Amino acid sequence: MTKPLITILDDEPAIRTMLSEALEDAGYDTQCFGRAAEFEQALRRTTPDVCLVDLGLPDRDGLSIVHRLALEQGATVIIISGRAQVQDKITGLELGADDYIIKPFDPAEVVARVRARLRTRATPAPTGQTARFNGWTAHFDRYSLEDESGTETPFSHAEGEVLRLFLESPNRLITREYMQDTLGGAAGDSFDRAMDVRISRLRTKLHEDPKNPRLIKTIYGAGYIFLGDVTWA
Amino acid sequence: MTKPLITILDDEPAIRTMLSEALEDAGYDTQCFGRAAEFEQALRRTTPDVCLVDLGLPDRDGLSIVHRLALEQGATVIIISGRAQVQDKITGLELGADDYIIKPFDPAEVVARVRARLRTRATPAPTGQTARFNGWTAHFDRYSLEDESGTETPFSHAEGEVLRLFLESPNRLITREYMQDTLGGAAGDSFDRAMDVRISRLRTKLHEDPKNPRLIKTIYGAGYIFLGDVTWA
DNA sequence: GCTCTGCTGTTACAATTCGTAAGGATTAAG
DNA sequence: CTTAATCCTTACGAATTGTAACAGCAGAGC
Repeated sequence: MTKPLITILDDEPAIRTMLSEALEDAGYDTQCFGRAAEFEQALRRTTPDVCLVDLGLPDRDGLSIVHRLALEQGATVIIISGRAQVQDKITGLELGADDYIIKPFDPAEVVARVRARLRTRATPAPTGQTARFNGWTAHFDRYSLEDESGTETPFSHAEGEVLRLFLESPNRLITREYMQDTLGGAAGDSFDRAMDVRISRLRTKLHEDPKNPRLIKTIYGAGYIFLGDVTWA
Repeated sequence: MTKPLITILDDEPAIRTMLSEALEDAGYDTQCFGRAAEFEQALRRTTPDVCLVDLGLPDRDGLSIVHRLALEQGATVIIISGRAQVQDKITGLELGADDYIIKPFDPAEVVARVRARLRTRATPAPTGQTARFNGWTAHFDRYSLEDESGTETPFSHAEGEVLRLFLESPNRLITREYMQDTLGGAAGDSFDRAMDVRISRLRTKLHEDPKNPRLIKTIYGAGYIFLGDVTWA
């Protein structure tokens, strides 16, 4: 159980230190950035649990960062801004931000709002044994995959591990590295291929068109994305 | 697909109607209550998607309701309160509330915050990551570009990065330097060419006439401009 | 024990992606 | 018009990924 990671993007050093101190006192790890370029560079490596983003940046429009972060990468974003107009808040929230805090702020309130966001993220414990998605029903208790018409195809344990991983984080990039960490298996050339094969076999059971997969998308050089509307039961 | 249900608990009728009108205009179903007793009665039958709770109730302490709702029933709660002290906000959020809005408020902001809560709830939604522009529709969730006639052409990750950059800032000069910063890749002669190739490939997928590009204009010595009427959905 | 069956990893080869190099086309400057 | 810089496009190759075929392995059943 590692500490949650909170990233801070603000051009004023005083605000950065104030926030990072308050958050670290509350038991979180923090990472600070003063410019958008560095921030985006770091995002390629790790995905923070919550991002605090200031809108008034010198080198880039903050809203485009929010948009990319929130919608493309599925990150949790809290905007911190000096603009207090209602319209500013609304556009920020519509672009995908999860909260909007106005400067000047009390660090304690920021901590409380960060905690509120982390809480909702931790809850979706998909404890169920069946998941419905795009006409399919996966029964993890009996290792079988149910068609729209009701016919069931069994899947193996290894296939189930991958499928579960996808269904627990749909519509989000899952890197190969993450898969290997989670599913065990040493990183290396040979296990990489094993993962490919697992996914290939899963794809055929899901009746995927090899030329145009609809559910399991490959992101060249990165990993996979499972696209679906998943409901656990 | 049913509408999300928002419940409102406030003792002032004027506020109830203001909120419910705004939320219903936004496409949600609403249920209003003036006293905590009725509210808890209703909760036995249905579980609302988001609860708006006023703290200043005549018949019960609002915080105990929030606590029960949020932690025991796992509901999504937004506090609406006249108390603006930071300490009030913090205790409200720590008790399990997902947001805290201060009176007086703008109904539009409440709607935006409700929407933000609905978005993060449950399945991270099949991210309706689409942009429409000049007859085309770009589906960033499934990496495909839809024609006017409805036929879809897939695009790769690298192509998508460039296309997204354009669609986020249409009708504005985008310098090569900015592209390099955002899309990563070392500055230098070789990466310049790589960017050229990316754009070239993107242009062919957009059926651009090489002699007379309509969407992606190149600005000699500076960068590119994407001309289009972009609508994100 | 033996055989059969199905699961799983490995290997080999085909297909895709994407950067690089090279040559031609275009643009700006004088 | 000439020249140099910039850009477009094609072709090629390295890296990455898909999939079929094969082999090892465990468990069921006899």
